[in-house]
Amino acid sequence: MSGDWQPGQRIPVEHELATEYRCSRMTVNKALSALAERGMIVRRRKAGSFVAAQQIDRTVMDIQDISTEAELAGYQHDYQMLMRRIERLDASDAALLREPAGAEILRLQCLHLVDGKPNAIERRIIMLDAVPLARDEAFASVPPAKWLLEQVPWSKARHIIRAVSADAATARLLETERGEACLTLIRQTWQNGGTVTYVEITHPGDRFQFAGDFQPAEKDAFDHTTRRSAT
Amino acid sequence: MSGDWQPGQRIPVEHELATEYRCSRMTVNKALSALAERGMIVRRRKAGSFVAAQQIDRTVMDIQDISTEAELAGYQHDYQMLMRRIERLDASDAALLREPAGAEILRLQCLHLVDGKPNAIERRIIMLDAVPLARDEAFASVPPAKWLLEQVPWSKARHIIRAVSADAATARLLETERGEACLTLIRQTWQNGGTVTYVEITHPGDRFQFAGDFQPAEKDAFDHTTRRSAT
DNA sequence: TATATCTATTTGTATAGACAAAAGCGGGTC
DNA sequence: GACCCGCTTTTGTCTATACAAATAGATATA
Repeated sequence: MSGDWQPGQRIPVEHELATEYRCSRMTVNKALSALAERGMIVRRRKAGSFVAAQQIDRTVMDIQDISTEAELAGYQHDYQMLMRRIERLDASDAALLREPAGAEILRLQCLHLVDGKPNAIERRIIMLDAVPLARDEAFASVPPAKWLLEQVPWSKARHIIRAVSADAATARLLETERGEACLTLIRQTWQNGGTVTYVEITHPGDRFQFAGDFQPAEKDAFDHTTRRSAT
Repeated sequence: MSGDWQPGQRIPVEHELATEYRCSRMTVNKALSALAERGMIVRRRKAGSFVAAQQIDRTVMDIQDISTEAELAGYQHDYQMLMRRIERLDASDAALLREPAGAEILRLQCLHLVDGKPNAIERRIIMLDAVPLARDEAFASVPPAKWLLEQVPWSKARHIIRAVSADAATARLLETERGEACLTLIRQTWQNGGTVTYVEITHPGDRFQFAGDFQPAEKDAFDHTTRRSAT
């Protein structure tokens, strides 16, 4: 516990730390790289390593496919295809996805049931350019998430979690009240810079939540107490 | 692209991969360790490395302190202390926190304003055993999250994100409608196995969301296409 | 059969050395 | 001033080697 590190403060160079702690530079490098990956320090060649300015609380959330999740919890998962339509991307969706309007898409809507009870509505857009095989796929037995997973690897994903009030259609499908608080997970996945799919999954708020853990894992590298945000 | 990996399938041992790809075992080890850290494979000494069973979509969410978040976005942050009371942990909260009932706690409730508008209600429990200094702190100028951060390092955190409908009191404070969908972030932090603090932060759903990114970063180690869940 | 012990395999981690890549810095030129 | 060039520092990464730690599987023992 040799004290706190102020944001922006420079950390001694690897070589110095190595001699100070009687270990090889590789070992120091590994430790500092781990800290950098966690966002606690920032490293720049020639400039050096610095305590990160915004000390952020990085939480790892395990966000799963509904069917997998149900399976793991030992529940039965089922789903119904409510809509399946080939369209062209309209202006508003194009802006949302940041893809050119007019691109051919497959628009899906389906209802997921866990243990026989409605658990989520999935509204999905699949870019047919990126996944041409989807054009002829009915998704009769395999849910779209699973099917896509087997067809297309993705290289980047972005998630957004929102609270929304159930509109009339959503409430009816999820067998809940209109205006009920729902948790919507929005996920967009990319491959080679192009969108593969965009999906909004809406869960009834009283039957769903997201959980995530964080532990530093690094064994207090170099005996310093590192600061963290948001307690 | 030598094909997919089936969950549970065994990966050749480091030594074999090293000779196959003409690199040192250290390099292989680093690559596989990175995959293991991402949860894509599971490694066990003597047994070997295996493709992870539940292929989970790990998303890193940066969950920040409200005041920090507002600052970063260039907004003005303010807050009002609504309640500050020393109590003893009752049975229901004890069960929630998994701490023994009767422990002395400081219960806080405050309202956060961003750019003058109500943005969140913070309901917090601070364990006075873990943070004795909190007993005499009025939190007049420094918000509890920031103050705690400076006082107590934590070693483990758990987050839960839920959608809830605003009750009458919440709606009034957040200047929104009763029943409005809200996003609640629950965070519990520990130090040495004991709870430091437990907090519920409720945001109006129309003014808040959580976002998280994921990219594999590993440059497709060993030319295999790894599977990932939930597209 | 159940249990303890040994052994070989596999991962985990540390080390010293080497070179590559990025980038800050200064000096020179215009 | 701006711009270019090369020097040097610092991080990034790989290699070969070595040993430690865990443990699956085989063997011995009760």
